[in-house]
Amino acid sequence: MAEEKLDTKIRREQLAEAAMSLVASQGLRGLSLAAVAQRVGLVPSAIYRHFKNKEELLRAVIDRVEQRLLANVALARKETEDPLEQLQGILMRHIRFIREGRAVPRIIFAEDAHAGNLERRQRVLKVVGLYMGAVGDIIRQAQSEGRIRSECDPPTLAMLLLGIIVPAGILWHLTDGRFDVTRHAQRAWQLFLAACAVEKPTRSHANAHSRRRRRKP
Amino acid sequence: MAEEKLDTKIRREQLAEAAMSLVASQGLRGLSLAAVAQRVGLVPSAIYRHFKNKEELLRAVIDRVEQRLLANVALARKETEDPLEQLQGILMRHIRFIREGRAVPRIIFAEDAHAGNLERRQRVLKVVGLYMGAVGDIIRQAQSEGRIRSECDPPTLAMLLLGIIVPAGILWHLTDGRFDVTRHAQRAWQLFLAACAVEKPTRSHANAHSRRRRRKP
DNA sequence: GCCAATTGTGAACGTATAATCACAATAGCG
DNA sequence: CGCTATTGTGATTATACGTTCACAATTGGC
Repeated sequence: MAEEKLDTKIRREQLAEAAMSLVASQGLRGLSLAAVAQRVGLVPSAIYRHFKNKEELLRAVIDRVEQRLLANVALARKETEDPLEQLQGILMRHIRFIREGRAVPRIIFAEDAHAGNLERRQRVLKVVGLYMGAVGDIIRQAQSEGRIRSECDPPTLAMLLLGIIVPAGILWHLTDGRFDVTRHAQRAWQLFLAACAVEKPTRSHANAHSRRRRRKP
Repeated sequence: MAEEKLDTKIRREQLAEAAMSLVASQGLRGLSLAAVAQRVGLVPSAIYRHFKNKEELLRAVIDRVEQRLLANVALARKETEDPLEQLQGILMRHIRFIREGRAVPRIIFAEDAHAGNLERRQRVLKVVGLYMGAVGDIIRQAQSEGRIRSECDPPTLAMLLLGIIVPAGILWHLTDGRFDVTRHAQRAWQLFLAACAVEKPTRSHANAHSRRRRRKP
């Protein structure tokens, strides 16, 4: 019963995946059903066998982005117990998404994602809220462990982390992948640490390279 | 001779201004000539008396954004000689743009600004480069004055500053202006200072309120 | 005040795209 | 195998948009 419409679901996922990929490369507004259909080797009208209309397809895309974002957080949390390393993991995973052209932020955090449709905007807002909330939780945990200065506002810090990702993705796209997002993320991460992390080991030099995998209380 | 086509230029500016405003609210892809024409009380086809086609209108919009961004920097530089205050001025001016719905970043730094047209993307890249370069210059100056730690990479810092602005603008739009961009910018600015500024006056509390207008060597 | 250039208008065209529908192919099931 | 429901197709419609064009209104200089 859970599998009886397996083919349908596979098609739905194929279409949603294709749509997400196209949105990632051309923006929400640039998405055409014809392009989506072509991606999976179908004719445009066939999409209506799996989605009521374009709006429902977009909803599926946003759902997909949501689960990918939250999976991102979950994975990073599983990888290490150090909240700072978790944050870094989230950052670097995002950067990898960008490099692979599957830039999630391009969908959710793109400016044009929201113009127009109100319901969609609220949906996007909810996803962003969930994500930022999850990041905020890690930050709070880091504060309780004395790793992040307690005066720092978690939501602000979460947005600052996002602020490393979003412009980097934009520049990456602008330069057709020539902008080195990885290097930027590493440098920005050092600045992020300098902004909020407790303890300053060297002070004069911020060569915190390979300080990973050291903490396990 | 310079004024003989004044009316034309006025119309051109009206149209470009209207287009910029519409792009700011609906994204580059969402811009329709009909909407632009309506804004200035014209009929769509009238636009072609002032612009060769839509692409040229978009170019005018980007030009406008460029001059606004650089004017932003120039004003901030004129206001004070303290490079840190200049950076803060740039940040806050951007935030004001966002609050006023004339969000420049929404145009230049929006993800969808570039999909498709190659020439436009290069143009946008150039504008971004100019802007970031100008910010980078200020940062370098701050470093030479010993206000910003010399190990900090100026371009990275410039992008971090941008990273305060862009996500804030996105959230502002997502929440229909309910997200308090000003408060966020102030908090994020404190974090920015913590990340790169030399000297830590209070350390425990970052209440750097109203520390403006004090330096004049 | 008249003429010519400029600017504005409405109709029209081509194209892209979302959506519908009747019909064909296919798959699952007895 | 044969039936039925599901899935895919091609034609079609409606709409929005960029663009062009012939013509009208307006404006500026003589």
